[in-house]
Amino acid sequence: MSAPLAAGFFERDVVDVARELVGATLALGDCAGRIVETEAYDETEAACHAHAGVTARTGPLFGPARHAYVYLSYGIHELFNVVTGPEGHGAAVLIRAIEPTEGIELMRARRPGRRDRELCSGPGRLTLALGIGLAHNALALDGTPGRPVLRAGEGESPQLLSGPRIGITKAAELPWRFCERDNPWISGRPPSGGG
DNA sequence: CATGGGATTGACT
DNA sequence: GTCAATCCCATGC
Repeated sequence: MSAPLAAGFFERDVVDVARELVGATLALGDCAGRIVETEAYDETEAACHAHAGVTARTGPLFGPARHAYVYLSYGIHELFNVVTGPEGHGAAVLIRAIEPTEGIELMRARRPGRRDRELCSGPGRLTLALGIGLAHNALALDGTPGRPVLRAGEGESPQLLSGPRIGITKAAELPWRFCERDNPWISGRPPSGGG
């Protein structure tokens, strides 16, 4: 098992981090998966929560890189992000889909009645499958047991597709969604643009 | 202080 | 395809 991705990996431009996180591993406890879809959010564009400045909700976005930002979407779904860039700059990568690699039986138990493809193909789905929740918000993702952790992928870098982010109305023109090409575990339809 | 809108999902027509 | 669930917070009066 490789070491957790270093804090320095995340202390860079959020778009670069989002692109390079495809193919990495996200794990919590006995469950893990290969990241196959991400999106970048930055305070300089209106779709990012950090665009409106520091609030009680968005505080973690402006904190240290490699910390978690977990928030409640539509009052129901808990969405998991990793904070990027220098402290004081609000930016994060949203993890939108993973391909289950470990603990799939526990994932099935957590999401009864779902097909395997529906376990982790969506930002609100993968948090349920892995057991990520608001309790993990603002925590450092440094490998501490009981917290989510990100590890480098193995082998060659995956081929990427990029396109507009999903489910937003502002700054919808930015091609900041990244998916692994030909991977069936992504959410929704694959984007049409190259990496 | 009242209102409206989400970085979504799943059930239903 | 359509739509409700449910809550934080930004916006406007």
